[in-house]
Amino acid sequence: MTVKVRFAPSPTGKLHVGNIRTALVNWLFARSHNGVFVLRIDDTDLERSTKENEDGIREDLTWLGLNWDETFKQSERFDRYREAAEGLKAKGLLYPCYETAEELERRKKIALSRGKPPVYDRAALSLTDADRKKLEAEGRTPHWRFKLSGNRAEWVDLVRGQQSIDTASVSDPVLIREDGSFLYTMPSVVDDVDAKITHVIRGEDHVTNSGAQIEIFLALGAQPPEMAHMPLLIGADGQGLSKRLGSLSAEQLREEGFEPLSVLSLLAKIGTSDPVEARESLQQLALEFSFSKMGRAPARFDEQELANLNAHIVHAMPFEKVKPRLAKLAYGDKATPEFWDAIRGNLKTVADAAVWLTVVYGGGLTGP
RNA sequence: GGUCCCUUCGUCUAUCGGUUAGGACGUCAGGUUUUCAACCUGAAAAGAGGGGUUCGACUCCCCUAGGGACUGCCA
Repeated sequence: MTVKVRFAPSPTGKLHVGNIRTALVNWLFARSHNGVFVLRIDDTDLERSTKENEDGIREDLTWLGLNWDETFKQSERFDRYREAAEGLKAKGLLYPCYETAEELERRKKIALSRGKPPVYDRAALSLTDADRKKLEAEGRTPHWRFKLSGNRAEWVDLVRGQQSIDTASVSDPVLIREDGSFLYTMPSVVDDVDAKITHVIRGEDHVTNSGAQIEIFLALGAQPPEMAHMPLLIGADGQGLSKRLGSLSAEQLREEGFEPLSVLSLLAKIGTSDPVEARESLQQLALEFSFSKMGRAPARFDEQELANLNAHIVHAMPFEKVKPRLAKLAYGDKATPEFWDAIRGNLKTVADAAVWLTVVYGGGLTGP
């Protein structure tokens, strides 16, 4: 069976280092198995998704060299999701709930203050037809929850090993909002089934989701794909990445002059048993890729380490390769192989060469 | 509050009960180099804490501490 994976970012923001790592690992896994890499745009949240972000994601992936074989958007497939939802309703696995967000919030706080797990109590399950009619007559429209089995969802995770999620300790996930729009949970499964995705590779923030989604796969009559949940990235200070690294976007890295391969090498190697070293190509990284090398502890992303790798790559770069790029810099057309050899050892990025070019040719040495 | 995961040099890690605890990056010192980078040689540098189990524990078990994640009508 051909390996087929997908990278499914939501265009509600820019691609940041965490996303890039997920995209990269999916890409590496696909390429190392002669598989197919799908780019899926998860834009079920029409409010927050923008065309700019979507274009940005494609642009960033292209800059990094993470080319995709197929691509589609979830917003093009709402009919298909509705169909799947009807199927679940018919099986009694998708049920209407009428609590308001405020009510749910209040109940959660009460449960928490009593030291109880804030799990949805399934009150809506015991509503009669008459109850529902009455609520709807009051002007309430339902949101729909998937009825979890209450059993343990189990799978052998490619990086975490044997996994077991107790679905009784998780709230029945809302699949359809009050306004009728879909949350990502079910569309993602429907897409994975339809696209025949063989491996779902994502961050470990999704493990609990996977428990629920495995049940949705089964409910849809499909075999769940293989799962791989990677440890998340943390900052150089050892704290969670969200705030600090969340701002470290691909766009920003590109503007700061980092080579795609230094970003890629670092993200492919941290948290693995391979030495963190720059690699000359994405193909080489694919050759060396294996889930068995991946650890289970959070991986530390250090910008200083990225700078070091980048400097290494720049220092090793032959003139022929940088010549066209130098040409775009101030006085870059005056650069010669000798000049490049003389300065490259001092550079952090290729763009830094502009400073030297300006000093040498731009009048820095031609004073009175 | 609950659930799950994690904890070896500064960093990423190896070790699947017995090792001088190994490697890589970084750091430092020499060498080479007109200089810098690169390269070569060398050095410093680690098992979170406490209990067990065992002839023997970094490795297995428990507790504590610390870190990460989830617990959304976000993805």
